[in-house]
Amino acid sequence: MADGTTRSTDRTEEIYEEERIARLIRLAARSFNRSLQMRLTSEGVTFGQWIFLRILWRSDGLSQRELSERAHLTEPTAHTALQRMEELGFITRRKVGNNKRRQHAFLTEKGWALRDRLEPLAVEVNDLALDGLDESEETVLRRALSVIIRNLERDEKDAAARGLRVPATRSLPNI
Amino acid sequence: MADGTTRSTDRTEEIYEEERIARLIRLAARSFNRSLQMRLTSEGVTFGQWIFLRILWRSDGLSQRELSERAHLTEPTAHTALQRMEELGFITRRKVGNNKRRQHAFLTEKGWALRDRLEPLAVEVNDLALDGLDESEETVLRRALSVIIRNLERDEKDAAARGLRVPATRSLPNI
DNA sequence: CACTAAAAAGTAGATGTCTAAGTTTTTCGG
DNA sequence: CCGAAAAACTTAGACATCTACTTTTTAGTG
Repeated sequence: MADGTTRSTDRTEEIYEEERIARLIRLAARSFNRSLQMRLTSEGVTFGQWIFLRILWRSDGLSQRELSERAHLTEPTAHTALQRMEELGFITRRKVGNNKRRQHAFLTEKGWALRDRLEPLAVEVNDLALDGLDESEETVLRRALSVIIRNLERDEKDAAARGLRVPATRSLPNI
Repeated sequence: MADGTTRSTDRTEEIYEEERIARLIRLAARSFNRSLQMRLTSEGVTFGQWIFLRILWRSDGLSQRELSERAHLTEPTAHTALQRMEELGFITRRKVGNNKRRQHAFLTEKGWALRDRLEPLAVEVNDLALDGLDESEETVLRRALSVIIRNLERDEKDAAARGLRVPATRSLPNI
């Protein structure tokens, strides 16, 4: 690097300071996912299945569309995930009343039973994560995250109005 | 739901309180990614490419292994990403000195030039996100996130010692 | 009451990530 | 200094997600 093509990295360092919150949030999300996934896997449940189970434990019998919206996933993704969950015996899918379009998902006994085993895992991960933070810090953290989410969701909406769109996003890198 | 199979959701509500921080962090990470991705896409760069560019702007000439470690991605992922970046003319890859194993990545003029266009986008997203938070809240947020990351990384290490492993994790759901 | 538009589900194909296995080069103990 | 182990990269294959499109059903309106 001591040749003619040397570049200053000073400015980049500054930018890194600016970008630090986004990076910390991504790392924290990644850690949460990894710690929870380890535990879910040992119970034979994938992270995606956990997402839908969690919604169904609150609101059994939702339609596929409602489930995909609440999970922030697309309908094809929900479709294949729920299909798999039916194969595994966690749910049954059926149409309700005389509406022949909507496909509703209902927890089976097996699906309900998972709740007692899985929810403590999520509680455990949260408790672990928050160890060393006092109540006031936790309160600020919650508020700050809510503000950030609100700000950025407005940004996405504004950008959409200007014609910008979020790309395929296949998957979120583990950053 | 007014039949014999009615289930109480009271307990689930409690658990949701417990789980709230993880959920907020995932949503915040998702929003950050989406807002940045929108902007990167309009400049013809993917999120994955941004990750590697950001590292290279700091430390040009790293090996593929070093890059994959810093990006928290596997070597095959780094391999294909860097291959594509070479095709696009952002970098060149070559071996250095008399080590015939390591493949190093070097930014081209084009790769360096992207910095001026892309870094302001990240700064913009961060400023937008933090709008409405004062300095003390930002400080607490940083500290809290660092504590959470440290706690959970220790958890993962401890769990590994007990034989638990993080599963394939193909991709992080947009939760 | 028929016809079009909207809603919901499903299918097909692309992509980025991962694990597992293979190849080449380097390191190092006997 | 030779052969096994480790290091670094590469290839192959699996999978969850996405977009775009198709199909079926419902709703709305002249």
